[in-house]
Amino acid sequence: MDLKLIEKKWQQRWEKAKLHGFDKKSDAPKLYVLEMFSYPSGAKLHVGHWYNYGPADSYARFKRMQGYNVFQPMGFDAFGLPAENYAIKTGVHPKDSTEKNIATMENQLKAMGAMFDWSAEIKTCGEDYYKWTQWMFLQLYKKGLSYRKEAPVNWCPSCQTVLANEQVVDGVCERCSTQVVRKNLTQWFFKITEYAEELLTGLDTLDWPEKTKNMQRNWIGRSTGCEIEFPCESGDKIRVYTTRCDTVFGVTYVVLAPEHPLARKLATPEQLPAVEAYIEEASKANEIERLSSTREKTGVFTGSYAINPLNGRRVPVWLADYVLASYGTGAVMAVPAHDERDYQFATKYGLPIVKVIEKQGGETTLPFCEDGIVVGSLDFDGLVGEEARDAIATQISKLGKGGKKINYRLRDWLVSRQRYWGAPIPVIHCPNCGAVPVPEKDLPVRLPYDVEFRPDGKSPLAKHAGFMETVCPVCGKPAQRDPDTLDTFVCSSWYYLRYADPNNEKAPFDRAAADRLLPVDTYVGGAEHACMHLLYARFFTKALRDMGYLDFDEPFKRLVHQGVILGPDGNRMSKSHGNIVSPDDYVNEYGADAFRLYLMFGFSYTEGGPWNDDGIKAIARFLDRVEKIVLKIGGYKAKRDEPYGAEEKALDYARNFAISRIAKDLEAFSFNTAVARLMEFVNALYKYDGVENKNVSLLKAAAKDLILLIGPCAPHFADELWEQTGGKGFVLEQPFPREDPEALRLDEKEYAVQINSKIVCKAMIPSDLDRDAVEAFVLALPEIAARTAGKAVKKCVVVPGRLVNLIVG
RNA sequence: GCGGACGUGGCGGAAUGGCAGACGCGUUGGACUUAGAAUCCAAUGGGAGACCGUGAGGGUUCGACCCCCUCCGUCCGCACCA
Repeated sequence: MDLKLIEKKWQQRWEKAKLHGFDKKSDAPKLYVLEMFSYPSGAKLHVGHWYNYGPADSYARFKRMQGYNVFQPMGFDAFGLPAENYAIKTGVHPKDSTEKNIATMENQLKAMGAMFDWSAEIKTCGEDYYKWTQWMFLQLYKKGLSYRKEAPVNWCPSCQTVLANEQVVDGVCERCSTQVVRKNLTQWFFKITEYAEELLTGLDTLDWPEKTKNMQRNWIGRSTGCEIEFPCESGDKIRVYTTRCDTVFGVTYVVLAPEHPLARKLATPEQLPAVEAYIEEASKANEIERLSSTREKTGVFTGSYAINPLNGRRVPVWLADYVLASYGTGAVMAVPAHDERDYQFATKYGLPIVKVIEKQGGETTLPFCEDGIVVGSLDFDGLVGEEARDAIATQISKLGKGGKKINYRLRDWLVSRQRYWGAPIPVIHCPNCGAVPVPEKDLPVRLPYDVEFRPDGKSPLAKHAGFMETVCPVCGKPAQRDPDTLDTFVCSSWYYLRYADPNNEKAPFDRAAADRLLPVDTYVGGAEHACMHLLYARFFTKALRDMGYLDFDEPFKRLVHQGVILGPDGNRMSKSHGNIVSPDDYVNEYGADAFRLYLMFGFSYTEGGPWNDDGIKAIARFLDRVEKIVLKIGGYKAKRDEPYGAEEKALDYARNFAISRIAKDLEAFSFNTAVARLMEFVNALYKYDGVENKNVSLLKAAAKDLILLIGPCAPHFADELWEQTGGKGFVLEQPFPREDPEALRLDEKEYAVQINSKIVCKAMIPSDLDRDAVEAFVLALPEIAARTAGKAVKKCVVVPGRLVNLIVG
């Protein structure tokens, strides 16, 4: 069979029959199966796309055959930096290159033979989509979840532009190799931190890989601690955050982040030059350098002192960049005896070290950072760990100097990008009224085409007068648009909702349409999105719920990550390794079905692994074998239900075993074992076909099941065989075979017989024997009788259907 | 540094605490062919053998690839979060 030829034919027939869409009229249970949409940066689908979409589509097809009304849409995450960088390099406009790439990829996706519902296709760079992305921004703004603040960004002084973290390579600009500095700019943020607690607890309800849930947990980083106020002699108050308030009597100095608002103010006149210099120096270090824990700590004394509210001790106030401005209060109490970092710093600068915790039942070596017995802390001496922290926190509250506090590492989401190829931020800056949201009726704020996007120091849109100049919606006076665009992760935070109602011109989606389809039942995509897209989408869902647009809490009930297909050399595929495997070459030679089947069979789905050419040849051979035996059986004329003896029973068993296992395996995304079960079934068919006096009816029924079982995995191939053997309609419309439990019941089963846990022999034992009868049966076996003669059987373990273990003294 | 995952034949990989290595690749032998390709059949963890084998070492158990502890290696995530 020429797979390439038949694939085209079946794709056309499927399309004509509108076989693949979600059936709005059906009352079958819905199942929303979603794969992460494609990013059209390259012109072609790569192996990773096939690996994500092919097997996931087989799952979707399987569920459809099981009777679900499956919705499986596809679209394009079409805004983003790569298209813009490509434009800067080649001069091809991002819109043009993106549209061209999308057209190519659409064709390739269709050639894959996946049952995508193309009627719901979306492209995030389309006006009809980004209009609603902007709408989302406005709703978040109304709800107080979108706000503007000054924040440090990576800034290249040579290119005069903000850089994304990925564009900073080893502290320098990837384009001009200039040292990148941090600079404060006013940017838009989404208040994802408002949902930190729910984003954390909601994870418990999700059927997601534990690893991914843990990554989100760590990313959110909840910690319980205590805030404590240290009054300064200047009258200022320094609030610190600590998780170890049980060590508060060991504080020997206080440290502020260089960006702390009091940093300059607390500097005494003679210390001011040094403080200024230090702040300047710290601003030059980039984030990655600065956060490196291996770097030697630096700092400067402000000249001021603060008072420890618990013991009245006067301690010096320092600045040091090992303290982060963006976490907690941006200030810490330093306890060198019980904190690794403070210890290093105190040792370097000769600051005192005061031990206030003793190791329980052992020698205390400093720094000692575990829980222990409190000492030198007045009334609190003798308390341990949590009870000490509770008591001290209570005391701090009583003094009115702070109290218990929960903090998260999660930061608000910075969504402004000084970039062209994205959704414009729908805000107008008015000299009189300030930042004014664009009225919803004026959406979309269109992204102009004729823009100079080559970097020359300004946000590309800022140079486009026609875009920038507008009037204030509030006072009507001349005003300027916000020149920034939204992070592309904003576009992808709600696309799964738009699929439910892709052509709605009045709203991002209709509530009823969303309720009909969502949440996504099974979401399949790469693990690299664990702490970005997958977190942002959850945030959007919760925010939209609280604004009354949705009534579910989580967008993706079940999540599966496919692994990564490596090059044949075991390295990640890349141009520099020269190990890129092009799907097209293989699809052209073997067909999409063979390619998909190899991706299912050759790897453990969630693991991935190195590509191997031999594997796909084996699959081509397997398909040939299937075709041969199915067509041969299809040609048998006689209708005969006889005989039905041991050989027939074996075939029937193999058939029903395959049905039962393949259903389980596909459900679990265990594609490699599902294909293995198909192969076993084919082997059984060949074996039975070799029998002389055949039960033709049984054989034909088995061959029919084989076509249906292979249908989800090799859809074109299965439809071709289905047609050639007289099947009506499409395989996808047939119910997935159901196993006959009777056929799986065997009269006798092979047991392994052990004596003292060592296998002695195997025995066929009737299935209807009870435990004692099995023991008696085994003891009567000649090999066993000989070895147990004259010995006492102390114990007999029977695992029904599998094994007997005799413990003999 | 912290956290997680993984480690099984020559290779990809299977195994609810119960016969380790399903299925496939590769290899070897055979059949069919003038010959080869293709196909089909058989064998294939190691060892001549008793036996030994799931990274190493311990433990729990009648029984451990699977559970527990220690160590080694690989990969991934986070990385001064007080």
